[in-house]
Amino acid sequence: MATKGITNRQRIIEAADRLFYVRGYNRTSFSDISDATGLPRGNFYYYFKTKEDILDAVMDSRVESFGQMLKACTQATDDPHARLLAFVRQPLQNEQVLQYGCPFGTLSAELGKSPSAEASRAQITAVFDVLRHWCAGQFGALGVTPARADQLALELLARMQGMTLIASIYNDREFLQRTGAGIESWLDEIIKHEVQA
Amino acid sequence: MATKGITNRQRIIEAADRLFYVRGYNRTSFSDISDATGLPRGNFYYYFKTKEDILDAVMDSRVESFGQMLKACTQATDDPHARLLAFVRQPLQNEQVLQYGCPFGTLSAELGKSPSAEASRAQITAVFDVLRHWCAGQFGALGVTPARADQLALELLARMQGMTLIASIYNDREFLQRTGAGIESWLDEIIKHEVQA
DNA sequence: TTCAGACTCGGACAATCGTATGACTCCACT
DNA sequence: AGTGGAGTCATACGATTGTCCGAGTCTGAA
Repeated sequence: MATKGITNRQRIIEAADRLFYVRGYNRTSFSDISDATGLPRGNFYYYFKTKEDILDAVMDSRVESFGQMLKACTQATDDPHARLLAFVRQPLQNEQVLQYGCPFGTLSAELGKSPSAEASRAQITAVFDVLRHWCAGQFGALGVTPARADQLALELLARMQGMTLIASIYNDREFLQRTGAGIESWLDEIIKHEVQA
Repeated sequence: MATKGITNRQRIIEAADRLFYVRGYNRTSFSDISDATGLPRGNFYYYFKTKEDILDAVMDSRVESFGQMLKACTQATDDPHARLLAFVRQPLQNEQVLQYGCPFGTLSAELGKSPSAEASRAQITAVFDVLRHWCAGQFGALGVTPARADQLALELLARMQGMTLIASIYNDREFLQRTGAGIESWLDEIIKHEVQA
């Protein structure tokens, strides 16, 4: 019953996810997804009423995959500092980041430009809030006030977004590594100056 | 003769520039530009052979406008440090940056995703090179080595891109101001530690 | 064995896309 | 006065878009 259906639905999401990432949302057509999955165009309507529904499913998928990544960072160690370091190192190892940028950052830049982007914008911020709150939680566990922890979380995300954007524009692996190291030492400084041991 | 023609051509470029910025390149159609200018769709072909030609003209226009901005920063003072400060403060005063992000950053994120984006990518890097070389020039004038100046220039651009992206996602004016101030004090630190007075 | 419903398929819908053309107006110049 | 080219305009092309549907297949339950 709902077994094969879910499989195909998942196949659509995965193909759309990759295409949205590589080609962008607007430049990806149903035909593209059809070619990638082998499923006929008309079949999509059975699972998703509109293209935006596919986008929603893709974003949910990315949120979940990022959630698992954060979970892995959380479970790897009890030290919030080490957790943040693991989080920062994540994009440095990912080869595709160099080519296509951050899956969330680029999508946000694309979807942020909409006629009345109430729905999209809310979804984008919700996505970033996942990262934001996780980072803020780690900073908070280090002993800074919640307000300051949120500030630091935003600054960390901004640094990482800028890093991935510039790195992908210039396709510069060395810059990616160097800036990643810079963020790591910035984290060290933060902890050294703001955290009472 | 070529007077009214240039006027209309300019009108197309300006309308396309604004639309590409607000709605994105892919989501902007000839009809949109037609509505914005009042000029019939078919007329565009007289000035531009393809949509990408319009994009080229728009990017040239943005490069020139950024060039003038850099020129203003250069002429304002002889002190490279003050010049860099003026450059950093530029997006903080621009209201639209909060809504739509950096005109180059968002466009780069959008155009970076192309089938075989040889042409677009080259143009994007050329655009960023303008900023990169100017910043590197200022750092160089402060006395650091050319290689180090280029590194600092890239890092500055990355920080500003990350700042504008996060600020536009959350529409957070306070974050924009705070992070801008953070970049300024980072500049102070750089100069204090790396420049021999 | 039958049947309802989950699922699949190919095609077609209207709309819009970017592109293109041919006839038109206007003005500078001879 | 008349010619030629710059500029303007309405229109329409083929292709593709996202959407949608009717008919079909398959399968588990009755």
